[in-house]
Amino acid sequence: MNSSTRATLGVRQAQKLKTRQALLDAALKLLEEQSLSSLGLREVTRVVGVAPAAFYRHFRDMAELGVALVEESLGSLHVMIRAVLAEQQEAEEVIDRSVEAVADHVRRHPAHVRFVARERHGGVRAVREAIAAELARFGDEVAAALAAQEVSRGWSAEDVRMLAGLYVDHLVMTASAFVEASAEEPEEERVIADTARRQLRLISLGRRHWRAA
Amino acid sequence: MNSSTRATLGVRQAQKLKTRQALLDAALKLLEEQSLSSLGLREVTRVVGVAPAAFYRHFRDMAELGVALVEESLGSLHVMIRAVLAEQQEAEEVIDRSVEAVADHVRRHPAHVRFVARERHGGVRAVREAIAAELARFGDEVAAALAAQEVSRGWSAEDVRMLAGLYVDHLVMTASAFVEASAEEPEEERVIADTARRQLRLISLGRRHWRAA
DNA sequence: CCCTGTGGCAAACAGTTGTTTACTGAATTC
DNA sequence: GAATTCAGTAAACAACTGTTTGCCACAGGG
Repeated sequence: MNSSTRATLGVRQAQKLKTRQALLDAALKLLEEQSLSSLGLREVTRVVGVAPAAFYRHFRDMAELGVALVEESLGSLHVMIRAVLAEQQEAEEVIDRSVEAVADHVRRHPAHVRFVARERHGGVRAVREAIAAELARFGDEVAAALAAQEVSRGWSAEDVRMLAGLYVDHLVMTASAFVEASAEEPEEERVIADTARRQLRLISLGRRHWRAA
Repeated sequence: MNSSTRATLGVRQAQKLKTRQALLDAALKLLEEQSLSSLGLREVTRVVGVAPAAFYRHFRDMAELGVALVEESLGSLHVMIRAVLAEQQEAEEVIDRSVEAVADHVRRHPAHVRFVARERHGGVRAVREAIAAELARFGDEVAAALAAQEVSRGWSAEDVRMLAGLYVDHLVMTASAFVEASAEEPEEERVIADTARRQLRLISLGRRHWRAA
């Protein structure tokens, strides 16, 4: 289907990637209503329409598939974060843009967001660690961006990093709040966005007065 | 065994409560290494040393047991929060006391904390909703305490509520960070506490300058 | 063109699962 | 002291699980 992969990889590997992706997609869909540690290998292969044994051609077990899902899920988030961080604007405006970007991201990849929120503290250690490692990388990236701003003049590296952690945690919280409310009335979505904006405004206020009181 | 329950309830009901509690305890222990949606009924009864069918004398299914665990887990937290909120002191000191209280709570009830963190976004709807409802009650309680402080003069009820939400979210985050690190070296525990304190300090800073900029 | 590598298949494996049934024996009630 | 309530039992049920085995069809390199 994907002409670029077909051209560079040959029919053989392209087909393999295709069913691998089908497994990932099926798993992600099934994970909307359960957690990874209860997701069965047969359950996934059945949805894809493939023999159970075929699973082992792609993953050793469900934990390994989970780790692959982490990369897929947080990869797209990575792109979004970079876009927001790149902008250099008024604080008030960057907050609005950030919240809107998160809302948009959740609208576009609800299953990915739900997966990360669910498995971040979930029952599969390898997946938890993969998510933690990726979120730590996000934190470092945000910290670097924050450090480059003039507001951070005089801040220690540790303080910048703790602020970045606060932002990342808040982002995950907001995203998971969006994804758990999206099915219901749009009113709820607005109140979540509004709360998130006010919270970010308060944090940014505390940031500007750090070591000044 | 418990003389007070034995005295008021009779041997019959006391015994029933005892095995019910044994089921809850066994489930909580098993949930340290998996999530609720993968926890089997037989698995729990086997640990307790009771026939599988006996489970139904206490819970309709595992989801119902999960909801019971939510009440048990967040009940103890409730006590802790009240204790912290009751104190009227310097902002700096109340932060230190809060973080220490959270660390202490995690040391005393690690399985409960892990359970709440894990199932807050977990795969069982009824449990998710029970946790959300209980955390919302915490938020209201915190909001009421915040509103009573002089720093909140002039604040709208909505703003107080959003600050309370920020505090509750931060509390859950910190607690789950503690519980996931406690097994390793104590150094890590110290850095988590330190980060949490600085984050709270920044938030409290933003709070004092709210609507003043 | 043949040969090799390999993605996927069908079948069988031993275990495990949730749930129902009829039951027992002891605590409670009258 | 007899009658009743009911927490816990033992056994059986069909359905499902992860994993292994040998096999096939076929793309890709020589």
